[in-house]
Parts: sequence; structure tokens; C-alpha cells
Amino acid sequence: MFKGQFLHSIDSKGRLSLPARLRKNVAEDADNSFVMTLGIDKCIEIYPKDQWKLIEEKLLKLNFFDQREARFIRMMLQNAQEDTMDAQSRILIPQSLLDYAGIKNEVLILGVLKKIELWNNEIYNGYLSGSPETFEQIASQVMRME
Amino acid sequence: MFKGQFLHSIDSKGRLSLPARLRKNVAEDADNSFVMTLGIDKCIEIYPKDQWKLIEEKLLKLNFFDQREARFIRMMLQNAQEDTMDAQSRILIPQSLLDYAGIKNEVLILGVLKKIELWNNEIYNGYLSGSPETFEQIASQVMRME
DNA sequence: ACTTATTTTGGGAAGTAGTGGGAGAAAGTG
DNA sequence: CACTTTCTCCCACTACTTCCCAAAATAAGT
Repeated sequence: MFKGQFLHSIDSKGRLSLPARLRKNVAEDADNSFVMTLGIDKCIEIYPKDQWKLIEEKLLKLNFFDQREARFIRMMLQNAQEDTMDAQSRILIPQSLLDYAGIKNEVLILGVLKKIELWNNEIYNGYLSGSPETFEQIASQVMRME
Repeated sequence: MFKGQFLHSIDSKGRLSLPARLRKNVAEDADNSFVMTLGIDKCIEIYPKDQWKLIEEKLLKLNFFDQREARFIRMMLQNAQEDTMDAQSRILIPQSLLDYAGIKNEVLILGVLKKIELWNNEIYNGYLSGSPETFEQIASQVMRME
């Protein structure tokens, strides 16, 4: 499981070096490959290949002859892109994804359980402060352990 | 599994070069051959030969004496055409299919799990924006992960 | 505190991908 | 059977992507 935050930079070729701390939590099955796509929030989501496979399996079970489900499959896949780390542990982030997330040079990398998120730092701070509830309020509702 | 979108062009001879990223996901068994046919939506569907074989097997199991099923079988087959990639990884798209999908020079190529779809870019954008529901709504209903 | 190892960042060279067009082969036509 | 048209295979150019080498920065160990 991924956790923590890191401030890295994306070079002129669109490459991002994945933090060593996060790399340690990537399974062997991932073959050093990742799938990145748009997040529901204004960020980029990165899944290790083995985790992405689980998503694909769910998509395969859907009925493509159902209009709604077909549309959903296209939406999930259209912005997905796979890449393998180079010898320096970097992956190439497509410009289109960077534009969507408003990321230029500086990136905020968040470890979020099974995936990694990339944020524009300012946008993320706005997102946090824009929350109507406090962390304590959300925590008490979401984390109630039976 | 195919994923991602690509903007390519169809040359004056009706040839389309398949994106390298999609080619990497084609099985050896496909023998560099593809079967293309009409999509359910206004697009062209392209199956690697090995995947198409699975579809044919399913069609064989249908009941040809059922009017609806017979009709479906004809729809799938009458516009199907097989072609093998040339040395430049291109396949020839029949003019009739291009006309159906409204594709002229510019093509939007979509990787959709086991098949590849070709769209007119404007038509696809219209298709996406025509959804009454948001991505989040569909996602929360369809993808609920246990 | 200094040395060593690892991590992050930068850029040049080589290879690949996408596109266009021409010559020869095959097919269709009168 | 000769002619025209269509199709297929081959070569070529440009732009981009990947691979490789290396410096700078951070972390770890003695």
C-alpha cells in the first residue's frame, strides 16, 4: 500500500522519477510497468500494472451491448496509458494528462493505498481548504470501525 | 488488452497505421491480421484475428432459426473484412466502412479491451457529451468494488 | 564530519514510429 | 488480346521516443 507525499519535478521530456519509498511497495507482478489515467478529481492516477489488471477484469465483466456500460468502458480506457520505468526509475507522463491536471514542472506525488496520485501543488491545497468538513469530522464518519 | 486514444490519419489510399502501443497488445496468434466491421455505435470495430475467431465461435452457437439472432449474425458478418498489416504496420480500411463512420482523413483510434475502434473525432466528442449522467454517477453504480 | 551509496535530474545519440509516394503486379474492361 | 485501373509491395523522409551516460543532490554509514 502506498502512503506519504513527495515533491518532485517533471523534466522537459515529461519524465517523472518515482520516489524510492513508493517503489518499494510495488509488487513484482507489476513488471516495473504502470498505467496512468485521469483522476476523478483534477489529478493523474497511476496504478502498478498488477493493480490495473484488476480494473480491466471488472470492465470485462460488463455488458458492452448496454449503452451505459459501453460508454463507461470507453471513458475509463480512453485516457489510460501504460509505460515501463527506464533504468533511472522514471516513467513518461503524457502531455495531455499533465495539461488536465495543470501540472508544469513541479508535481506533488501522493501515495494513496493501491494507487499513486499526481497533483499540481496549489490545486491540491485549494482542494484541501475547500472541503466543507474538517478532517476530524470526516474521520469520525468514515473510519468508524465495527 | 487495448487502451488509450490516438489521433492518426488515413492516407489517400485508405491505409491506417496502427499505433505501436496498440500493436504491443496483439497476440502472436493473430498473425498480424485483423478483422474489421461495423460498430454498434457510429464507428468501425477492429479485432485481431485470434479474437475474431472467438466471436465466430459464439456466432456458431446462436440459433439461426431465430429471426433476431439470424439478423444479428448477418449484421456482424456482411460488413466484416480481413486484412494483414503491411511492412509499415498499416491495414487497409474499406471505403464503405469509412463512409459509415463518417471518417475522412483524421481518425480517432480507441483501444477498448479486446478490440480497437475507429471514430470520427467530432462524432465521438458529441457521443461523449451526449451522456445524461456524469462519469461519477456511472462509476459509482457500475464499478462498486467489493 | 567525512566518506560512500543511493536517489533524482539532465541531455545527447541511436533507434523507431508515422506518413507519403513510386514502381511493378494483378485485376477488370472493351 | 491490348489497355486501363486498382492494388500491393517497396523505399524514403521527418519527427518523435527510447536508451544510454553522467552530473547533482540527498540519504546512509562509519
